[in-house]
Amino acid sequence: MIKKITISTQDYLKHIYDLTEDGKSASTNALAQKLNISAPSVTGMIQKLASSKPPLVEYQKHQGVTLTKEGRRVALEVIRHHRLLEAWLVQTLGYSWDEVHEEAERLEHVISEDFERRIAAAMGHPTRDPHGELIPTEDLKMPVDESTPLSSLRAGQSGVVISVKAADTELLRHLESLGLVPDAQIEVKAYSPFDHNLTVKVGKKTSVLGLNITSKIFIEEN
Amino acid sequence: MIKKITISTQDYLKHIYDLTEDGKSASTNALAQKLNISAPSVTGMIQKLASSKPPLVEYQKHQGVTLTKEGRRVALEVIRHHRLLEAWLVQTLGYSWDEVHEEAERLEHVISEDFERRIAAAMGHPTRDPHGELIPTEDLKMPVDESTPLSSLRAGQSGVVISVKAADTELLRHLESLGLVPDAQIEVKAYSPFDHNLTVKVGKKTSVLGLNITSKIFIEEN
DNA sequence: GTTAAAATTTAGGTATACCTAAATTATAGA
DNA sequence: TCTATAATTTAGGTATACCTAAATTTTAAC
Repeated sequence: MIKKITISTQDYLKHIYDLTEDGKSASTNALAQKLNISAPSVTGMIQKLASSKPPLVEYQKHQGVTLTKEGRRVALEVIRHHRLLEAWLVQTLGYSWDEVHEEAERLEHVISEDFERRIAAAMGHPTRDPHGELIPTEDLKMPVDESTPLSSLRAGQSGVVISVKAADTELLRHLESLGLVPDAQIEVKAYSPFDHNLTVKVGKKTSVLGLNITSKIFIEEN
Repeated sequence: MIKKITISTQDYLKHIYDLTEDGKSASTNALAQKLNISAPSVTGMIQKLASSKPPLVEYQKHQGVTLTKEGRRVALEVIRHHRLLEAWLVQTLGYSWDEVHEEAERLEHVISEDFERRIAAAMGHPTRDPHGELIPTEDLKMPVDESTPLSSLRAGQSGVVISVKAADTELLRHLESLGLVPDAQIEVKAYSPFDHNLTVKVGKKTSVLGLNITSKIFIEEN
């Protein structure tokens, strides 16, 4: 019996994808926090996802979850929807990059494949969303990302901002005001090993950024 | 306790609006058929809608339902979403008028007021959707419609097609092939009182149409 | 290697929105 | 007016996806 993939399921799979990008499994607690749902509820849901046919996640008690092939397929579908929608809200309806997340979050679950194809075509098949994040391809492969977190750079290194992994409106506005947007050229002036602060020059501005920010900005060195 | 308006509730209210446009109350069975839900389920749901705070429908056992002021407000909001979305899918993504219904049906429940405002503005605040149906205004008033069903015209009368009240893909394609789309000029050539067929000339084409079609096409006489 | 704390799961419940079968109420024809 | 049929409601259940409190397992510190 092939089951219907609910909106909840899509949300779980999307967040499990995020949490397992590093190759590790996603813990119940981390998932619960991301989804803003209690840990017991998450346990129950992942048990269901693991025993669905076909199974969408691999799960062993106390060991966290990873996606099965089928689970990953669904996750990438949702992520593709989300990122295409973000791009399209910005390009055609004048949303700013800090406003799109919430809207895309709701729309991603209800658009048809036809709709997906139409907006992708209308935008000329973009490869990145407004935050610079890679859009899974139509055949649901995630392109390889070569960028490294700004937090890994040190004084003297420079590069171009590829992506900003953040959804929070306030943070995104702040980053924009600092010029920290995709394609911005940056140069690291100093590193403080005590608090991991980086002094970064963007255009004419120089800012001192904490790890909470530098770990979310991804760079290609040059 | 002001409750959250669920997608189900929105669907009920929208269909109750449709069924009560004539001033009569909507019967449980008619609603059940429209919503494709069993009659007992509908009874249960309308009891809930009637006892919610504020009440969204007026309901008395065996007497059908009507919308309260608040219920009508919600219904018009959903209908505005639906019709704006249809217009916008046609205008900006190249959907044809027979493809938009299903997509709009899912999107109407999840778009924000911001999204609604943006697409309305992008289209120059249209007053009708691709089927010619009136779009409720931003302050949720339904404009008055002066059109009459084609089925009420008789030989010799002529007019312009204002709207087509149909969602079915097949029927819409058929009507388009006959030229029966909004703004088309038509002329009634003959009426058969036995089967209520109308012989109608549209452009160079002349078609004989049954009541099932003529009752869904709305005309302004000229 | 214990043990306290943290993480996770189990147990037991809730709300929403659907279902079928059975009972009731309304309605319309004889 | 009675009664058969149609419409509607009641009764009793299901699935999904959430919750809190309590129990269990893991982990990390000593």
